[in-house]
Amino acid sequence: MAFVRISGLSSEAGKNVTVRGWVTTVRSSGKVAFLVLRDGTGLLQCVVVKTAVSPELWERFAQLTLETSIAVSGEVRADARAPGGFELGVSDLTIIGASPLDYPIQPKEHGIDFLLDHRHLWLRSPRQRAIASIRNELEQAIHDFFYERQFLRVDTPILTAAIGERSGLFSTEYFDEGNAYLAQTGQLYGEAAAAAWGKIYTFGPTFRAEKSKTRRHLTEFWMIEPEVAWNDSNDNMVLQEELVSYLVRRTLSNRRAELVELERDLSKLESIKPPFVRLDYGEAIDLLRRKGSTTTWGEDLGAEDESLIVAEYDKPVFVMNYPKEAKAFYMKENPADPRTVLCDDLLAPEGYGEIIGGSQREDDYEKLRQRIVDERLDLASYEWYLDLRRYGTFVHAGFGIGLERTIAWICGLPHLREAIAFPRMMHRLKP
RNA sequence: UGGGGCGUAGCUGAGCUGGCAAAGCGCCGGACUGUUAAUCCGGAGAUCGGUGGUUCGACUCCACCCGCCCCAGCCA
Repeated sequence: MAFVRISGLSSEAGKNVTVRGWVTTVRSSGKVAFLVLRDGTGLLQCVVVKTAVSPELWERFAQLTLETSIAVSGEVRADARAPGGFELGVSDLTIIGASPLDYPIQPKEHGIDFLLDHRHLWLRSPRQRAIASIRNELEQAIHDFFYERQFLRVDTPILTAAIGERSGLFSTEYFDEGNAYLAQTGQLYGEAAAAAWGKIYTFGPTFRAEKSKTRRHLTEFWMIEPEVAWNDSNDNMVLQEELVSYLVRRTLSNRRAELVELERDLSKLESIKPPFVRLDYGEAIDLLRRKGSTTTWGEDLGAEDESLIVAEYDKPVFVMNYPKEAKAFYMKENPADPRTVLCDDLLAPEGYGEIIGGSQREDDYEKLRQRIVDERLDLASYEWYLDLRRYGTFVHAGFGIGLERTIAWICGLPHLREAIAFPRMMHRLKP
């Protein structure tokens, strides 16, 4: 008898098949009993009728515990009473791996600490399956988006010397070379690759040792960083809104069932289409002051400010051209207002905050060198980066999109920790 | 790192001004031939996060410690 995956059962109606999986729930009504089997591709209701099977099989069925792995054989039949419309009439059952009675996760409410301690088992729930499935769809969609536009994917190093962002670094000994640091960004390498190959993107993990304990932060998260030669800041934002719109559209069309499983309000996603709102930093400050914020020109925007801005619109909002002091050294000075740099943050709707940070890069050798000195960074570490301006400098721009933040927004998750299989946070290294 | 909160059965979670530690889920036993987190009846299961203190008496009040959650900053 052929082994079949649950997702493929609809074409097997009327046939005898064997399905392998894990016991998810068991219910008994005396002489008829039900079990729901999970195999990762779907859920299947299996029915055992006492008078139709041997006493041994009935007894074996009665012994089943949650999460026992089994093989069940029987006839597939359409039945409106079964979830999914199909069920299996059990004629045989083999226990593959027993599961003791203390399986910790039950079909009921649990606290978050308990669930995270049992993350390896929590992944078996329908909700986590739905999130993982949407994550997979988004990763594939990102690759497709860039592939169709002839971008080269570049894998940048995870072990680096100290370069990139200013915030907390994870370090480890590296032979005789002193300390190595886990990458916080692949951007600077991406710029080198853009000068070589024109249009590139990175897709990889990044690490921040910030002592952040919020629902918007992980210490290890995945980031996608396109870098495009000859794009200016405006081209950069157009690329961002095209990407984000594509990701939402594709999830809506390919993963609608999973969004429904997560009880996502689909109408909020349907309205995500270009163009997005563009607010100059100065305009954003004016808007905030009208709404009672005390943030003044020159300060970075706080989480509360972002929520105030986003509440005005039903699609993502670009906040552009921040004051130089609030942003990183590599961002290009704004010719129209040298107090500011040519950059943008993309704020997701519904309070999900910044999902993208992007900028046109400083392409003037002297200005870039001076910014490195002003920020008191180690100039020697950046000599190779300055070479990109020394040997044929070029207008270019790029951005970083946080994968988990994007997933959390599209799925409507309250916290980033569910957006990745094994989240790494300040107080969590296991499992 | 700062501010706020929480810690009671395997899980979730009541316990208010100190006086024999609720309940639901899960588990065990029983009933039930179509259940959807089945239902009904019965049962077992708790040194109340830890250490001290106050008190005739502490889950409850106080101090310290440990762990976690939320918010802020930093950022994606």
